[in-house]
Amino acid sequence: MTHDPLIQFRSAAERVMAQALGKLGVESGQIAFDDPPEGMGDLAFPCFALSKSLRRGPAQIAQELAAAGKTPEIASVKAAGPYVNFTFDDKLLTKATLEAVLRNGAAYGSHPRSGKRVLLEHTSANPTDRLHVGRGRNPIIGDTLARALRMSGCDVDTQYYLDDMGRQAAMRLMAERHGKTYQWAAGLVEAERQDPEAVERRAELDAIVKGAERGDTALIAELQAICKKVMEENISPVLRLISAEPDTYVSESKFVVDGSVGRAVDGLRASGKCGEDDGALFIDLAPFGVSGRTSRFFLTRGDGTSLYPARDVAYHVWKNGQCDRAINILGEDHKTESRGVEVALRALGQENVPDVLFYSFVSLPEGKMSARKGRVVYLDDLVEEAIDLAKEEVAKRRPELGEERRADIAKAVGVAAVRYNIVRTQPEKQMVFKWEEALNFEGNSAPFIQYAHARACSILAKAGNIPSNYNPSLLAHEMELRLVRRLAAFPSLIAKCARDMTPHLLASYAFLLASDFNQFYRDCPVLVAEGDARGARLALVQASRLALRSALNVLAIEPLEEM
RNA sequence: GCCCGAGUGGGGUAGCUUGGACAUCCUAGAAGCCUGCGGAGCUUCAGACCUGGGUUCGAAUCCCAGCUCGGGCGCCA
Repeated sequence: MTHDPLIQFRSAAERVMAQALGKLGVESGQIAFDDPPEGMGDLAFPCFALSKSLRRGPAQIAQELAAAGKTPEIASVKAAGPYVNFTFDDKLLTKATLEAVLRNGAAYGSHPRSGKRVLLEHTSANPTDRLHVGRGRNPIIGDTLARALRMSGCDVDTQYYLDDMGRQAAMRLMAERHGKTYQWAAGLVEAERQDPEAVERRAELDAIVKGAERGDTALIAELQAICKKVMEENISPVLRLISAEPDTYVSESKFVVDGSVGRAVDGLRASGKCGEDDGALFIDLAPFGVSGRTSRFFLTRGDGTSLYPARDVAYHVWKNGQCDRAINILGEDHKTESRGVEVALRALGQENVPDVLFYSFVSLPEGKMSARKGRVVYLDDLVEEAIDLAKEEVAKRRPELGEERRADIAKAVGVAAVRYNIVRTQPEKQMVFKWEEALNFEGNSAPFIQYAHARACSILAKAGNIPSNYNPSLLAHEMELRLVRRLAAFPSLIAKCARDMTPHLLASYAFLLASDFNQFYRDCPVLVAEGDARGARLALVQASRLALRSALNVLAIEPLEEM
C-alpha cells in the first residue's frame, strides 16, 4: 500500500492526458508535468514541444487538449495560454491526504521498507580537536540525509571513519607518551627547528607512523586507545548533543590489520593502471579531469608503506561488500581525493562508486576559520550559546514553568536552532557564520516550526476528543486547502531528498508547513467553529501536528508540545 | 598557471539536473493587524538573477569568455 496520497491524482492526470494526446494522434511517452504558479491548479502540461510536430500554436493545442475527459480525481482541466492545467478534486484530495496522515501518524512521509542497504559515511574528522562550525556542517547534513533515507524505505548504517593511522593520531600518541599536549607535538614537528629535541621527536613520529602502517599490532592498539580517548573527550559528546552520532565508528587501522589495504594495493598494481616513482605507487588522474602541478594520486611510499588513499580505497571496497549504495559527506577539500578513490575502485573492477555530497566551508566575517590563529567557533560552543539564549527566552515567556522543564525546552530549542540554521542552506553554498543569524529564533528558524507544532498540540489538548468521523468537504477555505496540499506533498518530498541528496529541502518544507498552519490558524477558528466544521478542522489540526512532528523528526528537531 | 565549485533585492536564500506563465521565502526598512484556539504570530508596501557574447519562438536555468569568492594541485590526511 502506498503512503503517498498524491500518486492516484497524478496517475489520473496522466491517464487523462494520454487519452487527449491520443486523440490528437500524438504518441505519449513519458508525460512531464510542471508545477503551475499558485492558484492555477495542481499540475501543468506545457504544449510548446508539440507545437512543431502539430504545426499549430501551443495555445491552440492547449485548447484542444483541455477538452479531454475527466476522472473523479480531476476536478478541472483548463487551457491557460500554452498550458493545460489540472486541478485535483478538493474533497477527494482532502480525504485521501487526511486518511494517509492519520493512518501513519508521526511516521507520515515514510515509505515501505525497500530492503535497499545504504551506508552513509559522515563527519570522519581526525581525532585531534573539537569540531568547529565549518566541519560541523558535516554531521548535520549527514545525519539529516540518513534520516530521510530511512524514511524513504532504506536500511541505513551511518559510519564515522576514524583515522587512527595518520600523522595527527601519531602526534597525539607521542604527546601522551611524553605527558605533553597535542600543541606541543605539533609545534615540534611542524616548525623547521633543527634542535636535537625536534629532530628526535620527528624521528619518533616517523617511527610511529610507519610502524603502524607496517601493521605493528601493539602500536596500533596504542593508537586506537588514544584516539578513542580523544573522541570521547572532544568529538562524540557534541555529536550526541545534536543527536547526530553515527551508528558505527570504523577504524582505519582495521584495514591494515586485516590485510585489505595490502590486497587493494596489490590489485591496483596488477590492474596496470598505476605508475611507479622510485617505488611509490600512484594512479595518474590526468585522464580523469584532474589537473594541476601534479595529478598523481599516490597510494604508497617508496618504502612500500601505505598512504591514506590506499586505506581509503580498501575501506570503500569493504563498504561495497555491505551495501547497495554508499554515500559520503565530504568537505570540498576532499574532491580530488574522492575522485582518486573512484578511479581506483573502477580499476579494481568495482562497479559501485560512492555518491558524494560535498559541502563548502563555513568562514567567519574576519576570514577563514583557523584554530591556530584563534579564529574559530567550535560547534559545542555555538550550541551552548544557543541553549543559553533559549533559556533567557523561555524564562521570559514561560515564567510559570519549573526550572527543570524550562531547561529541557531551552536545550531542545537551542540545539534545533543550530541544526536548522546549518541544514537549511544548500551544502555547496559557502556560508559566512554570523552569530545573530545562527541564533535567530524568528522567521525561517527551528523555533518558529516548533512553535507551530506546540500551538497545534495546545488546540488539540483543549479540544478533548477528536471525532473519528468528519466531513472532508467542509474543509473548503483557501487556507485549509493550501494546508492539505502541503501535507500531501510530504511523502514525495522525502523520496526526492533521499534520491537526490538534498537535505536542505526538508528544512524549507518544514518551514512552509508551519507557515501554512499559522495562516490556517489565523483564518479558521477551530475550537469555536460551528457544528461539523469543528470536527473537520480538528482532524486537519491533528494531521498538521503529525506531519509537523514527522518533518521535525527527520531534521532531528524535538517536536515540543509546549514551549 | 592548471582543474573543480559558487555568484539571485541592503544581508541571507529557493529555483538551475529536465529552458517556458507575474523569480521563492526569510531578515533588516516603511505602514498596519490583535476584547478569538499560545504574538517565537499575521497582512501590505518597497527592493535582486555578476558582466559580455552565443543557442532558442523563449535563458536565472544550456554553451563560450571574463571578473569575484571558496577549494584542490604533498611519497600529508
